[in-house]
Amino acid sequence: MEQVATTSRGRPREFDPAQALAAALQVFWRRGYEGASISELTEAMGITRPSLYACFGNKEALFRQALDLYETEKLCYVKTALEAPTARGVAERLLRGSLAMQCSDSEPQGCLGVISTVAGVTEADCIRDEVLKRRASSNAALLARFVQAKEEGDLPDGIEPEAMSCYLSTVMQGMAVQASGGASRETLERLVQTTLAMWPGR
Amino acid sequence: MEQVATTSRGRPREFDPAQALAAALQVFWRRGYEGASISELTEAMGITRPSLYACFGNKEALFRQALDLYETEKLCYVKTALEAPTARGVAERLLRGSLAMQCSDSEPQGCLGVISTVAGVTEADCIRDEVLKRRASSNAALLARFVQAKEEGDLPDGIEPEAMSCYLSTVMQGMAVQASGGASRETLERLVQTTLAMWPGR
DNA sequence: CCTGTTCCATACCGATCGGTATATAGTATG
DNA sequence: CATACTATATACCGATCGGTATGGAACAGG
Repeated sequence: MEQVATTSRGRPREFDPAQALAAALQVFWRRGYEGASISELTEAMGITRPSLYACFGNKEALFRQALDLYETEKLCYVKTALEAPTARGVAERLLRGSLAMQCSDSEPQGCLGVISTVAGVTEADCIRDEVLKRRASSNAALLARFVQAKEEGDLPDGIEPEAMSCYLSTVMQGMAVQASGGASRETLERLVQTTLAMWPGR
Repeated sequence: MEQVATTSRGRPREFDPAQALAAALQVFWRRGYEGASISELTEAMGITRPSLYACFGNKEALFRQALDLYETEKLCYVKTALEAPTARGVAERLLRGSLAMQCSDSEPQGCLGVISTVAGVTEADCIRDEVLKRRASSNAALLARFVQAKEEGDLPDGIEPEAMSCYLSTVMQGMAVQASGGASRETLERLVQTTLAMWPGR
């Protein structure tokens, strides 16, 4: 339950929770929620099983904390992307951002969110719902940005913001599938270029 | 190992292998390879555990046979789609075909191939490789069709067949992710329209 | 009928799953 | 030092995993 000690009492822990959480994120990212076993997690985190449960609660709670870390550290490009001056700029930044993240040499390929939602989980559909909820809020932000773009005349007639945001999300999710399947960086770069080449206007 | 008896001898089996395999496909489709347990499979197939192993070999062999069935029964629209007269027609048939399949009320949502490749499998990366191999051959067929389209002047200058086939595959995989996440038929129909609206030419 | 063969039913195998009980080690306060 | 408290280490829990051994049931050919 991880209560914060006002003044430290008892034996101090020998590991850095933030560092351990980062290691857990890597495992979840590679294996998915169900594919990541507690044994693999503890080994990667460099801690023992009881330490994991004492510090992070249980597997599900650990995953949620890993999701938080993923959003704040790996999906931060989304926030800056939405600040681009044009709809096309938003799309370009989003596509290039996810490209950069999913092609990192030091990290797993693919998107944790996609990985966590496609497998038709058995016990853990609450995990799926959690990820879907976060995705929905992200989509809502993108939609709001495209509604603004529409008002600014930044999207052509006959193309609605809802359609555009859904389309762009879909392409990025498809990119994640490609990356999970081992697509090369060159392939994904070409994919970004193709998508941008089809983008209306400019 | 399922050796075909020249003349039937011994006790005849009490179930229809084709029907059982169809039931197994539904389970794999819903749960993914690792998520589908033998117990869930046998229950859905209406047979006992030893019957499954006697008739289909083991879980991996069963999955491959389910994959075969999936390709021949569920992905048959790909073949006819490639026969469309124009590149745009190919895209439209592919998109509408995958839309129809992934929105069926009687079957799981999403694409079995996508489901089987995104989760970073532990033991079963040979399963992943198998699916990736089949996907690659499908992509190759699409590419060949777009190379032909290019020769016929059916793709605009500056857009290569490789880029186009990869792009279209990506959109369809993204659609599968959306469907897995519970996207409505209306949402996916709008997505198809948007994609076609952005398609070059016409 | 008897024998051979194949299928079904039940129970079981070792391994691994997520999670925990227990005992010991290390720190702060008194 | 003694006490209170917390972290670590080890061993363990019941449940489930994929896969199988065993024994009886149902058919064929003789």
